Amino acid sequence: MQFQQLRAFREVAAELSFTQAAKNLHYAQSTVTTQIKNLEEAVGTELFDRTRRQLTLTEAGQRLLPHAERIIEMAETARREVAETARRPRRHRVRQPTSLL
Amino acid sequence: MQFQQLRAFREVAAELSFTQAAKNLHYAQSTVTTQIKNLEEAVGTELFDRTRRQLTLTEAGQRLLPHAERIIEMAETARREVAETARRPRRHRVRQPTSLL
DNA sequence: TAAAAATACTCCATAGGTATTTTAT
DNA sequence: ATAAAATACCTATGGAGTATTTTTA
Repeated sequence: MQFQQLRAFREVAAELSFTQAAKNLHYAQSTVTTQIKNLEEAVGTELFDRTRRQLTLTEAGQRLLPHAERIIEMAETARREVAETARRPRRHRVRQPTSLL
Repeated sequence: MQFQQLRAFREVAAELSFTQAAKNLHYAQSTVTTQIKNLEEAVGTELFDRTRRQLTLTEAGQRLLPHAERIIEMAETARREVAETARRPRRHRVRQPTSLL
């Protein structure tokens, strides 16, 4: 399971289209197909029902979606917070001299 | 940012040792070094202070740690839940015939 | 027949390994 | 001197692309 796969999954779930999701994410269509296939292998089950005219989420896919969204959000939050720390001016940590006695 | 990097980070933070973390995760030591380096590049700042005798977390590292732990947990939860769905016996969805009129 | 998804294949980036060097105490 | 981390280098996997085929309505 990878972040990129979850982002692809979220986009396909939102668009209900591999082709449109690929466009939105600036990927080739076949790349998104593969990303979803790999994610499905990682979680051990199919996430989309491709047998009907309109692509739909399977029950597993419906379960995964909110998790995927939260995970992606958390990763973004984490990166933002850490990056913020990096930008903050360093408080110089004054090294205390070890005892001279 | 990748799940594997976060898992490596969590382990190094717990052990305060690249070597021991590598052993626990069944990676080579140099692999963990690289994983952390790549993660540091992804978040834009150093996560460990390597200049002292004892490895320590930087402020950024301290901030990242709880996020990393939550993200890893959420990913595990998501996978478990989805896998559970897969195991559950299928309710056959009876296709309603489209109107004949 | 037309649109979308899957597949076949190619290429390249990079993750992970081994072996070695550097660093810090 | 020694333990740990960094580095150099190599290999193989797999991620992303293009082009094509298959599928479904």
